[in-house]
Amino acid sequence: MTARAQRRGERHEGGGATAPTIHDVARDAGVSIKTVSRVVNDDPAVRPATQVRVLRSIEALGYRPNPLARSLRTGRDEAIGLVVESIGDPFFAAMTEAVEEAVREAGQFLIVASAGSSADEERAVVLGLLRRSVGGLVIVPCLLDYARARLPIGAGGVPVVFADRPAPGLGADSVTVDNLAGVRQATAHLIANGHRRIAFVGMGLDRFPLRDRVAGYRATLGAAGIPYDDDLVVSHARDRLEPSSPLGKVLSLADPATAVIAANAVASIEVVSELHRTGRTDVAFVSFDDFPIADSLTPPVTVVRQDPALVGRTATDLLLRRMRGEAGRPRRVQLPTLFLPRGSGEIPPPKRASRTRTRTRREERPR
Amino acid sequence: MTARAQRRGERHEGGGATAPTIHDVARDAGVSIKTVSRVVNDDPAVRPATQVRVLRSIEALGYRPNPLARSLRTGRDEAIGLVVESIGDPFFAAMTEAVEEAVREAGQFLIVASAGSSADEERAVVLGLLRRSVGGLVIVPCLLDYARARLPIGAGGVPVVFADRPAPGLGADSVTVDNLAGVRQATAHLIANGHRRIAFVGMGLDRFPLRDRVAGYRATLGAAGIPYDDDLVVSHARDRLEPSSPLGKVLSLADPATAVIAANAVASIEVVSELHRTGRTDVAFVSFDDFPIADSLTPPVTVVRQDPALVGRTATDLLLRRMRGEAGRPRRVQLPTLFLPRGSGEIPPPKRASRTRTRTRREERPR
DNA sequence: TTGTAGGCGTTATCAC
DNA sequence: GTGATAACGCCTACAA
Repeated sequence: MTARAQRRGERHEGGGATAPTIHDVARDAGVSIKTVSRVVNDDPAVRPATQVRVLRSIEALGYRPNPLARSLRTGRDEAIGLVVESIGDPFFAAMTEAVEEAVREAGQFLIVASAGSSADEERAVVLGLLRRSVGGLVIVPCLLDYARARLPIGAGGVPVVFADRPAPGLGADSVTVDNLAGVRQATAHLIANGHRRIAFVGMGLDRFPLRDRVAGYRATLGAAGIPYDDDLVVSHARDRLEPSSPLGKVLSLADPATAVIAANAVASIEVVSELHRTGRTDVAFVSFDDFPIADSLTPPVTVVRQDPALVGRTATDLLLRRMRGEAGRPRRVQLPTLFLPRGSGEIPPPKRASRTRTRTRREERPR
Repeated sequence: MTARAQRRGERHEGGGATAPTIHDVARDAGVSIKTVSRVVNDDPAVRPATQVRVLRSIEALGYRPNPLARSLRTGRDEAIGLVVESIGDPFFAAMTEAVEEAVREAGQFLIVASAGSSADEERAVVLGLLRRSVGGLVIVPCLLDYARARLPIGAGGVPVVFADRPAPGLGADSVTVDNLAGVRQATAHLIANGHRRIAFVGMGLDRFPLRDRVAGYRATLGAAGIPYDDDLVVSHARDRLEPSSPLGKVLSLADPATAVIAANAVASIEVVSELHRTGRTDVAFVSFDDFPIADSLTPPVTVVRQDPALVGRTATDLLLRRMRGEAGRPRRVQLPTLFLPRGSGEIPPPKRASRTRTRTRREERPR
């Protein structure tokens, strides 16, 4: 005690390397540390005159409560954790930015962590964040099955909001995009333009949210009486070095695709590159998710636009409310998508292919 | 004490909601907490047999040291702070991802904060990070003048590495791209292709790192004996709603630009959009920084490619080394750029314009 | 309304 | 080698 008091005493006009503590303020204001604590935490049980005096000392000394010490004591930190698959992905980058902004506006800090490449790693990342006593979590579920992970999150634990993808089974809020409606619109649009052989390309089609998009695509085909063909749904390999292009395959089938839907922006870039490289301007194309120059390509790319920033903002707002103690049943927010026909999605199918579809397939298919 | 001991005691086979502490391990192993602490921190002054016993208890109880308590005590946290202008920008997104990966590999956490929109905000953000006892900082300097900010960072304070832009005057490491060499190559390339009226467009050209790029552009022109024309250097407005396009201006001067250099990827998107919209295929174009479909445009866009991931990775590695106590003078790492001629930069100038340049400008310039 | 004592989980300082 | 004990800065009882 004396040692600390001395050290503090030296600091009063020195280099100021040491940050002032609650004790310094207490001494300066002539009150106990508890009173300072009360003022800092807006406890009404403090006389206005005392409050003013303390506030003045706080101002004079430039005191800021130590968030670490506070967290250690309370078990809650003024920090929010974000678990995301990859910050480099344009969608997640925009989302992350929105989350960061919302968090900063709330006077808190954002701790970002990538989910890693396995469910175990993802679990470890979440636990690490929890270990840091984050007050809340925004999670883009990746590989981990949260319903079975038995993490102290959600109801009864640290508030959590799932973003971009739901976490089935766990009673927590989620904010997603209406993938079904979006992809339905894209698919129906192509069908309305005469296409019946519509390919669907993407990476990780077996996982959220792409899984939903495939499902919506399939359902829409079914509703239009078009048979679902597994050959038309192709998944990109992780590495782009793969010599045989998935898109090339669907375009060279005996009964080839006349239109393509890309599952997300990354897939769209691939599709655009490939169509450009092979000089195919006769293939209709719709991208799920907008991307920077989509509007300036030839033809301009028809897209289903999502709003990643809105996903991030909405999720964070929801989380902050839960962190403030708002009760109520878990909410599932679904944000709308925006369909933007710009040209590439309005390319009609070649006459022959579309008319003789069924027979062609039967006759020409070699194996 | 008794209360806690009791609580701990109940936990041994219960729900496990409370994380085990160093006391639990000590009791389980039959040693003092200090010994546990020694084992955890690899202190050699502990008998192998004891160490094994403690490690076994740690394993059995699933003990993990509390980073908050540790930070409170040591004043250093196993977290690294990143201050960046905007995570949404593709360059920074890629950089952030690399930083996050490097930090995670080192077993630490990344705390991300945007610099905000003023020098004061930026200062507050850095202070906030410092307040959290981050062990090190990667900073993309934005508005704040770090040399005069008198922050306890760099020599004698928390290790810091500046990324993408230097912080002049402050003796800290920095990792940047060789902007001068990159832009020199771009400019010289256009000159070699016969251009003498080369525009330079971007946003925030008065600040790093774009400032360097303008300077390099200017120097290269000078070295080739081409006069610098202020009218050819145009800055985008913050909002894209501005009716009069900066690019349109330079292309409609009495002595118009025949080539354009975009200062970064964001500016490139604008340029590509505008050239596409106005149907100008006769303007040579080089982009500083590559972007996703640059290769698939008509013509493919010639670029000076930077490696944002390498910037982030290098900066973080440097920082981690400093955090481990590596001494030595501040290092200024300059990463090379890669020039990729793809087509748009090889468009020759219109015959007339390039030949009659000097006279034309003198005669026709109305004001 | 205010102050005192004690603990959050860890590391540092000494003794033994 | 090992262990009691005092910090780190804050907050929560419980008194006064």
